[in-house]
Order: sequence, then structure tokens, then C-alpha cells
Amino acid sequence: MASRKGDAHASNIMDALGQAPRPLSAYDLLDRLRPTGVTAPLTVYRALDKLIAAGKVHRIESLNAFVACCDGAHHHAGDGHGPDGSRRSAVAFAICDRCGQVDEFLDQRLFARLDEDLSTRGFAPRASAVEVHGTCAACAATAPG
Amino acid sequence: MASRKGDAHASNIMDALGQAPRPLSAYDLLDRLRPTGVTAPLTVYRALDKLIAAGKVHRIESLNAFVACCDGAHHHAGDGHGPDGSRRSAVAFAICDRCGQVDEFLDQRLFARLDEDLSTRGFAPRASAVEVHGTCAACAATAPG
DNA sequence: CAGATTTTGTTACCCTGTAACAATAAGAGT
DNA sequence: ACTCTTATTGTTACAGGGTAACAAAATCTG
Repeated sequence: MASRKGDAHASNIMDALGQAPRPLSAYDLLDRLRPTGVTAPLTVYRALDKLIAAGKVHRIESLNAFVACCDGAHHHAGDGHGPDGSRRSAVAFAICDRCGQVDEFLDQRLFARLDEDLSTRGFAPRASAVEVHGTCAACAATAPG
Repeated sequence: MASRKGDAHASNIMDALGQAPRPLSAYDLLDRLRPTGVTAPLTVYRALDKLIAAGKVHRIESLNAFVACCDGAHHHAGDGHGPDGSRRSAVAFAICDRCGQVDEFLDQRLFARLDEDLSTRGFAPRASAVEVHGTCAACAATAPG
């Protein structure tokens, strides 16, 4: 399997996402990778696809942007409930519309409840996005209202 | 307030969304409104904004597309738990990746649990997106696996 | 090393969404 | 009715997000 350069891109993307205090768009990432010779969006998207598949990066659907996963270990739902025993990603995001910070959190009971709803409908989940927009504690303290 | 034409557009959009079996993108809608004289995307987006604010249309973030709300009445969360008593939209979507159909459903307990998580963090929610991709019951029956 | 396969790069393009500004239509006051 | 003000609607042009199609290069197999 050939994948030397792709790994380098992936590593650079992880660095960029790790340093940024907020989600980065694919084009933000492209700008940051440009010094390393990357010029095409597709290069970024391909690297992102692999990182997402590996669970190291999450896509924030409501922002068209990406964040580094805070902890690659336990972010899965299902506990074997799924029809194929698959363990899909089960994280939720609290997104502050003022400062842009994203708080990634896990709640097994939340996703257990969601899985109940879905199985009632005979719906087999593959991937889920739970994203809440609002105001984080720090921003609320700074400028209430 | 001047709003005769805008209302016509909104009505046409509701008709188009009501007839479509799947979510429609803003440009899908533009194509359907073209016979009525609409030529610019912005016209569609402005009408959609009003419909969304009125709770008659939902945006599916993970699809960049829109669906008619199945029932404009009771789709709110909070029950007064929110800091300002606001009742944000509280619906979840099960999106079939095979047939494209979107099943909108409500679960107060799900959102109560979500609100708990958020208040633990001091996060004040304003809008939420809960979208699950997978396979609906009908499609699973047609072609299992 | 030759050939098949996969990864990487390049080009060009489509889709989504909005900024900035012009034109038009509705209401208020005289 | 007329004018002034204000809000709505339309037009143009563009920024941002994402991918198809194909060329080039690297890797693995025999």
C-alpha cells in the first residue's frame, strides 16, 4: 500500500486542528498546508476522509468544518445493540456561536435513548450528528443576555 | 409591511416541499420556482429563512437541504428549563441513505437528557440539530445487509 | 524487471450561500 | 393625493465548499 505522503498530510492536518481553538474548514486547512506544497482542495478532503474514518477527526455538519477528536478511545454508541454490532461514533457537540469554541461530549444514555427511538422505527443507524448551537459558559459570563 | 410576493414564494416552496418525497436543496427549489418568475438563489433563501423562523420548514444540516415540517405544533424543547424560557425547535431526523426519505420525530425525554448535559456545562442552547443517517425499515426489507 | 493496482496530483467544474447595491412597493403624515 | 420614510424585492457578482475525471507516480506482485 502506498501512503507515505498521505500520512504526512494527515499529520499536518492533525497539528493544525490541534492548535486551532475553533473548527477549521477544509479551505482553512488548505491554507495552512500550502507551505508544505499542498495546492488542491482534494488533497485535503482525501486526508480528512481517512482521519474521520479513523475517528481522529470529526466533521461539524452545521459548520462545514472539522475538529480534532478530543479522545479517540471511547466515542462509540451501540454497545452491541446495533444489527451488525457496529459501534458508530456517538459524540455530541456544543457549539458556541459567540467564540466559536466547540465542546465535544459523550453521553451513553443520550445515545441509548436515541437508539431506542430508531429501533422502534426499524431504522438501522450508521452515523449520527448531534450538534447544539448556543452560548458557552465563558461567553455568557462575559456578556450575559 | 410589504410582503405580498414573498408570501407567494413561501407558499410555492411549501407546495414543492410537500410534494417531494425527499429533502430539496435550495437550488432544487429554485428550479421548481423558476416557472413562477424566480431567477435568483437569494429569493429562495430569503423565503426559506422566514419559513424556518416560522417553524414550517426544517433545514437538514448534513444534507444542505430542506423539508416541510410534518407538524408545526409541538416541536419544541425546554419546557421552561431554558434560562430564558425559550422553546427551541426539538426535532430529530432519521435519514435513509438509500431512498433519501427523512423521518422527523420528536422525543421529549431525549431532549430533556440533552438539556441536562448542556446545563451541566453551563451551555445555553439556542438551536439543535439531531440527524441520524442509516437505513430505513422499508429499504432494509428490500435489500438486507 | 514487467505488469497490475493503488495512491497522489492537476484541472476544471458544480453546488451552496451571501454581500452590495438598485429598484420597487407599502405605510405615515401633511 | 402627494411626498417622505422605511421595508421588501430583485440583480449582479462573487466567495466558499466539494467533487468528477483523468494524468502521473509510487507500490506491490510475480
